[in-house]
Amino acid sequence: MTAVRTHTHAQAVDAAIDLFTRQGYERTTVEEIADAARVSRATFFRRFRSKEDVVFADHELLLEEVVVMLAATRTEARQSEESMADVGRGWDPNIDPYLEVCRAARMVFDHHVGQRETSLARYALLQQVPQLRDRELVTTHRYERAFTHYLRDTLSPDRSTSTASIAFAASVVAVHNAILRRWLRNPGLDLRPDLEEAFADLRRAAILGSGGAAPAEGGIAPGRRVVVTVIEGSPAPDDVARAVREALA
Amino acid sequence: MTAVRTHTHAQAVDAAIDLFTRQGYERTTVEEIADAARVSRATFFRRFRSKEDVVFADHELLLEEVVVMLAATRTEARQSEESMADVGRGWDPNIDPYLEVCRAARMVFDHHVGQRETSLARYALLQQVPQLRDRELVTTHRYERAFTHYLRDTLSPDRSTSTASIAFAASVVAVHNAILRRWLRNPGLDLRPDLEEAFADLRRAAILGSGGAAPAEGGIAPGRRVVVTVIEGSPAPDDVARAVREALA
DNA sequence: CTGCGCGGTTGACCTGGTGGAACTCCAGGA
DNA sequence: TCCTGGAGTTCCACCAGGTCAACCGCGCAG
Repeated sequence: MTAVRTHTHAQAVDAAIDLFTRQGYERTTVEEIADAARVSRATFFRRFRSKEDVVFADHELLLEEVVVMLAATRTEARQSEESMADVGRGWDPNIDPYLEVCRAARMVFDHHVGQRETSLARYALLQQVPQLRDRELVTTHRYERAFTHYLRDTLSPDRSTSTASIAFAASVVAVHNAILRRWLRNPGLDLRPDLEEAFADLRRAAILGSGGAAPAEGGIAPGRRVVVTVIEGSPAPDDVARAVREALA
Repeated sequence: MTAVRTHTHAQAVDAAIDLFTRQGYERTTVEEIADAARVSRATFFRRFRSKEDVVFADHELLLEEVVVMLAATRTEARQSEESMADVGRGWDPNIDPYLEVCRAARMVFDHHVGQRETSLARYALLQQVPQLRDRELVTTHRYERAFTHYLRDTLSPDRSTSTASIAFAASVVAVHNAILRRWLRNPGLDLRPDLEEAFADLRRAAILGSGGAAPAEGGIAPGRRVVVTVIEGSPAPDDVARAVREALA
């Protein structure tokens, strides 16, 4: 339904972003965009629900991809075990939902990095137009919703899983956005590693935080010592840190 | 500057929300609101920047309160230690920034619960009008920003503190919103305890996740034993949990 | 009294967005 | 071949949110 839409679509998008950045968002009327894209004003509004929409045209597509991708991991999991009991909740110990969410977020990141030109142009535009920044928040939030729902439906239905899902989804989105913005400000850097590291941190925190009865990455990675140490008294934080680090070494 | 604004302010807000809920947001013109509030259309726009603003009038105030409150903890901390070296970063081991953020969020929660009528009316309205839901996202995000910046500026400037700040702020806001919505759907319940518990979980995860060099609640509360234990091999998660819990007892 | 600022008011104006009527192009069917 | 119906497009008129500039009344200080 929302495919690449012939040529006129991309044409309008390019024309719009170009005009917006050159002469400002407010000072560009829809009529100008329509003219530049060789269509009438009415047709423009038929294609894009609003003037803002044209800026975030591909975001919708991306979100759809993400949703499909997450759904796919569930159906795959269901297929891998033939004739599963509960079809409703695709709970599968072989899949770490936290990891899947991170994968999805990484996909979004890669998409933006891949579309370097477009992304940078849009970023420059957003810097100038608060109204569009607000609009972006809304689309961003859709990812968060998708993640939260995915986690809620996929995670083992323990107590207080809800809070964990919400927090994790929000964290992933927020961290992703922060790192993406860093890249947009400095597109020379390769921030994939940073993203990976940050996501690893989040997953670690999520698993630790889930109160002991955690599924962990495959149930406490086998072959790994779990280490704990005792210190009496009221030591300085650094002392604790050192002790733990040494113990883990 | 944005004080209670005589009577006309509240008058307009009440009139607006009343009209919106009774006859729908779209079908209510600004002129009607202005008439109901006995002012001219232009005056309405002078008071509220937009038609949407009137719905979220007090949100702005709340946000301001939150910001002030957070800033206050920093200056208090600074005052408590006379003649501090670095005035720029109010780093104070007696204050747990994570806890302060939770306190701020709790304040927001309490405010809504306190304004039962208003909050419920607005919630009913938001249920009907997607446009307003989007707008609320934007205001919500401001809290997140405030929290993130507060954490960034207050936390000990270790490596990767940035990610932790961002994730924690996002988590707190998301969880707060979720629980608040639960209350709005069911205002008979007392969800304060749930909120507290959820926040405690988040703080625990944040501290554990921050990789050992954690400031903990008040820099390892004095008089508290810090307990750590060693377990060899590859124990089941429950064993670890039990061991730690016993050690802490 | 005069000048001044300030909040309120007024009316004109711009533009995003909607909806309807007409027109074109194309496919299929008698 | 002509009619018909539907999809895509265009044009036009209209609504309503939001801005602008000029103006008004009022209190207040010199």
